[in-house]
Amino acid sequence: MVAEVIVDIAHSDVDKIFDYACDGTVEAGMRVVVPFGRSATTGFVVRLKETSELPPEKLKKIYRAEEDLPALNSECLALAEKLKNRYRCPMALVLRLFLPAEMRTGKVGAASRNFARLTEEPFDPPLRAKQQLALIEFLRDNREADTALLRERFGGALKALTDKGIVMIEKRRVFRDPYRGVEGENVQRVLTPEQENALKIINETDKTVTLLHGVTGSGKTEVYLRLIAQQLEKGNTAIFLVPEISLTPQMLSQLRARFGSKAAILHSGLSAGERFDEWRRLREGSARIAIGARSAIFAPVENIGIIVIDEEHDGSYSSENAPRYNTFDIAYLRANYNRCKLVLGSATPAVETYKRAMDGEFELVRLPERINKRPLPAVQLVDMRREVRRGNPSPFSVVLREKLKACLDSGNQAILFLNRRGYSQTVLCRDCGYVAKCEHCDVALTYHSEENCLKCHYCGARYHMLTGCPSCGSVHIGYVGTGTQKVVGELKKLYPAARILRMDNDTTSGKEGHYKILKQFADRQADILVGTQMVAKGHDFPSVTLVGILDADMSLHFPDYRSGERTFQLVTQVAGRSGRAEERGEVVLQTYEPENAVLRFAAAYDYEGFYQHEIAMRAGMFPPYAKIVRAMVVGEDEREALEALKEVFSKLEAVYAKQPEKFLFFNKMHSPIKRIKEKFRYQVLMRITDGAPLREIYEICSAASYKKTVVYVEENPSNLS
DNA sequence: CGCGCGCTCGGG
DNA sequence: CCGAGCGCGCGA
Repeated sequence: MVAEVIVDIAHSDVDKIFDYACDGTVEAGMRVVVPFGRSATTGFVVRLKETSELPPEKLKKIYRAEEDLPALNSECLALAEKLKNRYRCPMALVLRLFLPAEMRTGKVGAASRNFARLTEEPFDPPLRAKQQLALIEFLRDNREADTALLRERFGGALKALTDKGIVMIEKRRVFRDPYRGVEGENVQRVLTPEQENALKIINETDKTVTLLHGVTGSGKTEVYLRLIAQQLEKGNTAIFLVPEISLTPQMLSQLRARFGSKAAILHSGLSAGERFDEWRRLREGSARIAIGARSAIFAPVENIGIIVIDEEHDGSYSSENAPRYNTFDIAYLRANYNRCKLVLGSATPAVETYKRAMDGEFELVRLPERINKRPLPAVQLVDMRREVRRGNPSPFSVVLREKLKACLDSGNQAILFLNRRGYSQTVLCRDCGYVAKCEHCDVALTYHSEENCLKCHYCGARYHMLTGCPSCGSVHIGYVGTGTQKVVGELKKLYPAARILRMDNDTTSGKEGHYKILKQFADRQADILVGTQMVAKGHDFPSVTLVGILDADMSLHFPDYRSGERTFQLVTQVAGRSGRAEERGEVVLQTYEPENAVLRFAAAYDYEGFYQHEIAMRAGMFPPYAKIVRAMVVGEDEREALEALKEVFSKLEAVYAKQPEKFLFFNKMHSPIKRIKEKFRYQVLMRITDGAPLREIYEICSAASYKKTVVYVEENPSNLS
């Protein structure tokens, strides 16, 4: 037999099929070790065939298979082929998506542990040692037990008994279980008629994709879990995707209680070994639901019965590095391959998604009311311009201060949200306007009062605080912007008795960092939580009755076609944090632009109105009517990067010249941030319509990589920096 | 990607 | 004339 092998080296030079001789034990999808060049490499068998085009003496033999079970099933192989063509990147890079990273580095293998069990051996003479008798008793009750546990409980008794032959020890493979000891109560809620209806429609529609549009607290999750349970009963598998941030401990225990070991939960908190074992449980079929963030869409499950993407609008579903895939696209391919349903859920769907539902391409189901008809919190828009005119320069309006006081007095908790993006504290010279910038990144530095230093939020570099202006020598150095630190400082002055927690990128170091802060807040160790975006997402704080959004406009004026959409989503999400228990919540939305349509729609929870407004604004210019495509040229050597830009631009220009009507915009320029981490950034920016030669654009860019310059394509990038 | 080959340039 | 350096092409 001959195996077609893709070597696991992500480089376009070796991105081709190599033929190897193999025996009958090798299967398609297996990872194998092969001789390559003058050394050995791992590779993937993508296909088996009888004969090779090459003369037999050129064929070398596969050394061995890495695993007995092929890492990739036939669906994954077919999918990989499609993705490679779609994104024009090396096949090895695509294949890697399908396995946990630790599997490739070879650092993790199957784990095993020793178990002790009683033998039939009679004990003679009768035992008198108390510990040994207790151990025997324990094994009679439990049949077998982990030797580590026995040693801990019964000390040397274990060794004594094994020496006598009364106890035998057996080594067995085990799966590392990351959720050992996680117990949750399985709350099987009775479905509301609306939820029943949603289930029915999703099951009966002949459309592959259903958008489940339900307000916060309308019980979308219960619908997903029912859909998944239905498929499990039929013997099928399921994939359940959530934004990484939503995999909270509560969520994990709920899933665990509902599905037990049938669920494999993949998240960033797992150790390498745990992740590997969860993956293997899915591959072997002992786990049949894959739950996780973006990358879980590549889970090695077969016979998929349903795929769910929760918080469909979330930005984390687009990959930030090559291949820059979009999770929906992959999910759609897998749903079609498996002939199963794909459910997208959101309280604030992406405008593009909603349009496809309106156009009839997707089924649309609404859950317009919260469970037990609890009202959504009332949102009050506050005009900050009037506050300034009234002589109130603080970040808090009079209304917010009053409500905050009332909230604290009644013993409830409050959350203050502030949009850090593009509005953190920056240092500038009041005389000449000099702004402190990072040496490597060409972005303004952010002032951190705790360490009294300046930091770059793109590369993390630290700088001494300025004592004078490096440009004009003036000592009038001032700050602009409001950061979380400043807000906390002001709050302490206003409410000296209140306990305040701060949550942002600086206070949430480490993977578990933000859970710690959220837990503290949930345990009522603080009265006010001040934070950035990250306070917005999916956590239940029953005692929170007030949410303040300090600077609602900041994200509105971000130079991005999606800024309206983002703002609507953000306001809705943050507002959803208020009043989750008995008391009705309140939201204070501070803005310098209270007449802004997006804010008005958000304050009224009017998604439909927002959508109509937004889609009218985008007509003929932006997604979903046009696609924004950016070819990024990034390189350390400015001259080389410019060279690459020139080449890419002229080739793309030729494509543009052939069909100019397909392009709404076409130009080359500096990227808005000219340099990040010592690398110069240029771009060719395009807005294209349906039928534009996207394939060719990818082709040109992937072919144009120089020694030290990379060229890549982004579609509808979420961030144009 | 990692390697060896061969071409080129500079030193002696 | 010879050795170091780099660009190129190969690997089955």
